[in-house]
Parts: sequence; C-alpha cells; structure tokens
Amino acid sequence: MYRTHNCGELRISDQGKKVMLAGWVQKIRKMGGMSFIDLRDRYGITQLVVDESASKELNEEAEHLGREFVIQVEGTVEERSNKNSKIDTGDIEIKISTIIVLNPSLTPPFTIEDKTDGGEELRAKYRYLDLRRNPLKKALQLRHKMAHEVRNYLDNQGFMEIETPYLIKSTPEGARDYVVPSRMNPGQFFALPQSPQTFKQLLMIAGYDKYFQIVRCFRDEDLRSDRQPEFTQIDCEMSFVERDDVIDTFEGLIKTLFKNILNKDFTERFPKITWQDAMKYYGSDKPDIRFDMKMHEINDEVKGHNFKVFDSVEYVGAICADGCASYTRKQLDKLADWVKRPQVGANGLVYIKVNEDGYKSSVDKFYGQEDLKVIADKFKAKKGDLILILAGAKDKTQIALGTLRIEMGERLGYRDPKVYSPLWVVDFPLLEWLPDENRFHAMHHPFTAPKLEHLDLFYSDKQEDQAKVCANAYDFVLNGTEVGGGSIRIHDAKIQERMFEILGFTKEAAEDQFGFIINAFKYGAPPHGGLAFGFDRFCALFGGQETIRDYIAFPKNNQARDVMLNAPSNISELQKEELCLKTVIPEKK
RNA sequence: GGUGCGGUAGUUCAGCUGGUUAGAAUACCUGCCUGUCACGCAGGGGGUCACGAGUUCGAACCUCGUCCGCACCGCCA
Repeated sequence: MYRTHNCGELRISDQGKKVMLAGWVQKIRKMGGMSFIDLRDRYGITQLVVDESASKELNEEAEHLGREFVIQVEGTVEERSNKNSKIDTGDIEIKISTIIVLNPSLTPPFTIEDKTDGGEELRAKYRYLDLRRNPLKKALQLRHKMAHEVRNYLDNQGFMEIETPYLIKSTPEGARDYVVPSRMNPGQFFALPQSPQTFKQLLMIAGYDKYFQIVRCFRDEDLRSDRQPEFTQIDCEMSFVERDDVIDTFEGLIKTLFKNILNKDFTERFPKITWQDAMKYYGSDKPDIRFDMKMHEINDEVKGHNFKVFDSVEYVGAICADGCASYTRKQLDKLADWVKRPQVGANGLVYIKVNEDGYKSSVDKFYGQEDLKVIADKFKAKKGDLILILAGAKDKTQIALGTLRIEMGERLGYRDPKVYSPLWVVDFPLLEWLPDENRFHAMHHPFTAPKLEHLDLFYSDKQEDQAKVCANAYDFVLNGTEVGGGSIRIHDAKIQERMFEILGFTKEAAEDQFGFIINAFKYGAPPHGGLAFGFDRFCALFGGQETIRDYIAFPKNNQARDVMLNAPSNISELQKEELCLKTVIPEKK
C-alpha cells in the first residue's frame, strides 16, 4: 500500500491519525533544525514537517529531496501552530516518521506553479509537467465534468451514443482531409472524418431517431488559438423534428450545462436572430451580444453633401462608442491605422465626437452641426460619445465595422469572460458564390435543407434566385464564438440531387462521391436534423478562455506538430514500400 | 500563401544611437537559520546573444537570407 489518503483531504478532524501519503515534492523549506515539505498530488497540497524530534537519518533524507521527487511518507496528522488559510489542508500538517523516495526527478525546466515561469514552447515539449499545474488540471477537470453532464442529459432525453468509423471516404467538399494509406488496397486512401455527418444521417435512416456521440474530428487546415487539426464535437441528430424541436432540445442541454457547471440560470429563451440581421447590426455571423453598440447604415444621412468618399460608395455604416470622445488626435490616428491593416481592410476612418460644446468630426468641411446631429441622434449618442464611420462595399465594410465593434467593446471592457450571452443565428444563406471557381458551394454542407418557402427559388434556373435561398440552418453562438451549428437535412432524394446539381456536380460525380447516401434516401428516410457543438470551444468558454489548447490534454502547435512526440515524423522505407508511397518533396522556389 | 510581434543564463526578460569583462529576477549548488508556507541571510556556478552571410576598425544591436514560436488574415462545407 502506498497511501491511506490523498494530499487534499486531511482536515483538523483527522488530528492524531496515523497516515500514509504519496505524491510529488512541490517545495522544501529548510529552517535549520527543521524542514517543511509541500507534498502535491492531483487533489491538493499537504505540508509535511520534520522537526527536532526526528532522527538524524530522517533529517538528512529530507534535506536530499528535490523538486518533483515522488515520495511516500508515513506520519501523524497534527494541528499546525501557524495555519495557512490559502490551502484546504492548511490547518494540519503531517509529522513524518519515514520517507521513501519512490523515484527521484531531474530539476524541471520550468516551475510547476499556477503562474509558471515557462514559455509556451517549453511547456508544450514537457506537456506532462505542464499538466501537473493547477490551471491545466482545472481545465481538464472542467472538460471531464462537461462531457459527463452532456452524456447524462442526452441519455435522460433518450439519446443513444453510437460510435462511427474513423477510417472513411475522402470527399471533395469542405475542409482538406487527413488521409491514411491502405496497405491492403495499394495506392488507395482512407480519409479521417471531418465530422460523422453522413453516418449520423444513415443512422436516422436506420431508425435510431436520437443519436449522439462525443467524437474526434479531423481537418487538415491552418490552426488558430481556437482551431486544432483534431478536435472534439458533441455530434447529435434527431428524426421527425423541425428546426425548433432541435433548438429546444439543445437549448435545454446548454442551460443544463450552465446550471450544473457554472451555476448560472437562464430562465429566458435564448434570442434568435437571422443571419441577415446579424450581419446588418453586428457585422458578423457570430455576434458578441454581451454589449449592444449596434451598427447602423447611414447612407441616407451622409450622401449628397459633396463628400466624394461617401457619395461614391455602396455602404456607409457606423457604431457609437460610449465615452470615447476623449480620444486624442493621436489615438484616433492610431485607430485609423488599425482599421486600415489588411486584417481589417477598411480604407479609412471617419469620426464624430459628441463634445460638450457640440459636434466635432473629421469631415466638418462637408457636414454642419445639424447634419452631424441627425447622425448622432440615430445612435442616441450622449455627450462624450464617439461615432466611428466606415465606408465601402457593403459586405466587406459591414465585416470591417463588426471587427471595429469588437475592438471597441474590448477596449471598453464589455467583453467580460464571466458574462455569458448566448444566442441562435438562423436563416443562413444556403449557398455561397465562389467567384474564383465560378460556382456555388454549400455554406453549411450539401445535406442542408433549403427553407420550404424558398423551394421555388431553389428550383429556379437563375443564379441570382438561387443565391437568395435560405437554409434551414442554425448556429449556436456564445460571446462571439461559434460553438454549435446544425440544420434540418434534406431527406428527399430529388432535392438532394438538385442540390448536387446546383453545386456543379455531374450526375456521375455525385453518384461516385455520395451515391451511398443518395441511395439510402430512397429507402424510407425520415425527416431529420441535428447539430454539432465544438466541445473544446465550449469547454474553453466555460473556463473563461479564448484558447482551446489548455482544454486538450495533448494539443498540436501552430505548425500542426506535436512537439513532445516530435510528430509527424519520417517512416521507414519498408513502411513506405508496403503502403506504395514514394517521397517527393516539392522544391521551394 | 500573407501581415505583425518575438528568439540573449535552466527559465522569464533588460540590454538606448554599433564601442562592457553581456546584466536582473528566478531556478540550481554550498553554508547559516526551530514555525515556514513567494521563508530569510551570505556566497557560488551558469551564455554557440537561434543559424548563415554581409556592412564596419569594431555587431547581441545595422542589412539580407534561413529556421523556430505566438497572434491574426487567407483557409476552416
């Protein structure tokens, strides 16, 4: 037996007990005749003490311990003379009688503390040491609890968790696939799933009308702080449902998570806004509605004043930032530079300050006090507010203004990670035009049903009609992050065939890529729909973080490498031969 | 593919306009210390200034290239 208790559970009520503990040496404080040792495990820290009553041997043993040694001790629980209110076990200490070093440790390359001195790269290389730190421990605990709550809720609702294969067929739509060569089928490849989309639909056709799976998905695309090449979805699908049935079911799940994990009650229904309105008022399909600061078009208010920039563009829009009229010329110039960076892409920035003594704008030459007042009133601007105006092509400028809105919200402290503002974005466009490829692609995925009232447009020959078709799709958005998305699916083989037609598939290509599901639709496919949550993002948001890396035990770095394993790596010539692979690395220009 | 920031002691960083024996904090080692919990005090060791080329009497510092990390844009149905 190594231990009778863990390092986080002993209390003053255990006083006098003989106990055995095992764990890692967090810190040793030598005080001359006596030593204190902080012993750590997953559950907490318990102070061990070796004092004058201990033998010489024990004192010596204690002095030769180092950080992160794994030790086992025996001793008696005693009340401390100096208590430490910062830790749960702070009222007691263990007066130890024996120390056994189970395993020594090299000095770790960074400190195993809540606030470590290690940089990200180093911590990634020694991930197993980083995982000993509290913040990561808490993150993984949160993730475990979330997964547990999800399974519990969905099980109670009658959902079945069914596993689907990881070795599947590569398809041209969507993200780049990770592929796996097949030894037994020389020259051919499996793909790892970007999501179990088609399988869950086949399960609906098979009659498993409530399915879910907490499942790994793979996408070979560039990384971000909230994007990993392998990530986890809570993947769900239901039969005999309409959009609001799905939304209701999963709003229930989300509310349960909020209640049981964060103890937050959401009594109201989550708001629903259309994609159109999201773009119009927030310049984003995943609006952060923790703060208002809505965008408004001001074409009518600004055109016809001989200001060529505004007169010549498709769209002029603005936001009103509370209390920012105090911005200096220098600050405004900097902000103008910021919006002109390629990442934002605006051409310039016009401002109106609402000062005590009237309006002051960067376009006073063209607009009088009355003109500026009309604009300010549209935003209900108060004295001290700052109106920021962008102009240009509508789509691009709305997005740029949305980016500026987020920046101003950030600066004004409106993006508190402890405040949660969930919403549903609905009525996405079904199709998106790809000018470079001169074709449509499915905005969500090619199995998404068009809204019934748009079927006429869907069957129209005109591309401008097709572009107007709305999808029966919905995203769940939390604090400006897309956390979930789904749709009612096509369950009619004819509509599915039409969809592939619009997407530019020949009959043969559609048959080749998706024949299995088109065929399945012919054998009694029920109406169905579902959604999938990005589980890593969900966990990160609940933990108040923007980056998902801390919520994944062993994540990849920016270059999609595992720096601890040093993977990916080369394989042997024999392996390559068996897999019919030959290395050809294209030369760089 | 692109933009920005960065790479100096085990670690996190400072190092100004090119001129030093390249510093600080922390970690580590040694000694002292009987109530610490960011213990304290004294001392010590520790550097391929990412790599390569160039400019210069002289480069951690300037130029060019390469590599690596992070954030973002493109991309991610």
